[in-house]
Amino acid sequence: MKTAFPETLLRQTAGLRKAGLPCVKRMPAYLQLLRVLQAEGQEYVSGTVLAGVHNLEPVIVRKDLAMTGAVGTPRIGFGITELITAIERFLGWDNQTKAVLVGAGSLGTALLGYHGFQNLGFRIVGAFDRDPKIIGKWVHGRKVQTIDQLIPFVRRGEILLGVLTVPAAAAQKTAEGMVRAGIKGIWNFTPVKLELPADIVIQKEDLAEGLAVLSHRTHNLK
Amino acid sequence: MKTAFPETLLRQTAGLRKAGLPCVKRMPAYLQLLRVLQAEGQEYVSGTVLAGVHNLEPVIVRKDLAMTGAVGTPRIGFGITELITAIERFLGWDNQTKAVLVGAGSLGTALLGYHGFQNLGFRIVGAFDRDPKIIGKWVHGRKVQTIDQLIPFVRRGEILLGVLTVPAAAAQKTAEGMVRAGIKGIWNFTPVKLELPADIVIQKEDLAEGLAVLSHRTHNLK
DNA sequence: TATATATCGATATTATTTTCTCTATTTATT
DNA sequence: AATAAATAGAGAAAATAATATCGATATATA
Repeated sequence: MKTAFPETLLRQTAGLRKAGLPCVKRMPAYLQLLRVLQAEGQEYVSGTVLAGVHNLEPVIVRKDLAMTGAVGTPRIGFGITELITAIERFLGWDNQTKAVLVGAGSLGTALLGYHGFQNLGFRIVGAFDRDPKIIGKWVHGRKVQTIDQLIPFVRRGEILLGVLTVPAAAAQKTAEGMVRAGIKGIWNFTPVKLELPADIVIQKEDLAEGLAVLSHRTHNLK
Repeated sequence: MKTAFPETLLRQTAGLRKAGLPCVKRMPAYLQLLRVLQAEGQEYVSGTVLAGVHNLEPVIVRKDLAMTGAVGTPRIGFGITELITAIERFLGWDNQTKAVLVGAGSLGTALLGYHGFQNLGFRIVGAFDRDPKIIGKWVHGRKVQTIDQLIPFVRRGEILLGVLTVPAAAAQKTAEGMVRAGIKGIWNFTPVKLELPADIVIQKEDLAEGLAVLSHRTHNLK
């Protein structure tokens, strides 16, 4: 029976084992709910409640939260403020993470106006495009700038993340320009498989994936 | 040594064991590449080639394709036309699957203009909204109709799938209306957890998931 | 015709993720 | 003060997914 629970406030396991992908993906959902509860004036929340809202098992929630280093108290739950901080640190979303968006077409415009990000501590602070017809216009509060302004903008703002929503034909070249500007992680909405240095993190977003799941399930109803 | 390979053209295992989620999600990527190769006049493609383009292991590709019932020939590969047909049948994308989109705001507009779907045999054939300022406008080739027209439109077109891109506050009510119209599967882009009859398939799309992965990885570079 | 090669298809192994089970702790209640 | 209820946390087990291995087959080449 090894039970000796150490009297530290920070859990040891946090960060030691690398987090699984499903775990990371569930974090924003927790964060969103936590912000709502915080706005309502709640101070504590139990893993059970978090699980219920998202149709998950409480055990999964506890395991996920354990990855962030958050510590709860029995019978009470987790302190909401501490939990938000822990998740944000885990995701690297301290200090209101900033990002630029390159490609202010229809999809780019939609992302610029997507309110979901606001609740997540993520901000797209600059929009860029190559098309003279778009440059200079204001899109959801950001003025679209020319690609040339990307490098000074990123360096000045110490911005790590970039959203890539240009047409497929321009994707590779544009991404290379973003890397030169200092971007370390690219959220790729194009169907192109980007070839970039190994230290650049690429997250490919393929809307067709969700659609495939939906269609497959709808047509294979038991 | 059981090797007796049955001389059927359709593989038995197809559809017997249910497909895993990751497998289903990879299908559109295969489909997209296959259409490109088909347009180039190719007749056959090997699992190895399919794997290389998407940075996967050939074994995974062969396993995925096996789920669709497709049969390849050693040294040659898979017939592209047959493979496309098999994947489409697997995903329920025969006959150019049709869908309606409800909520023609910024995200809805972006999806209406997303070219990625065209290569996948998926078509959004109607757009609907409640806002009088939007109704009647043409968005990427579809005229935005009033919600009242949804029911006859869906019934006449025998449409199974719907894309939900309305504001969060209207999500639940709108979804219920879609179900009444006869929609069986809803692609939910709102942050709302929809409460619908059990036989309705709901695919929730949360853009924050990919963002979380990107941010987590970028900040935890080894 | 014989051999080499690339590829499929099946089985087995490993890794990852989810789920289960149990113990310990804290607060509320009697 | 003693007991009950709810919940966190740890480890084991089960389910799922990825990877490795091997035999079989069809084509190309010598």
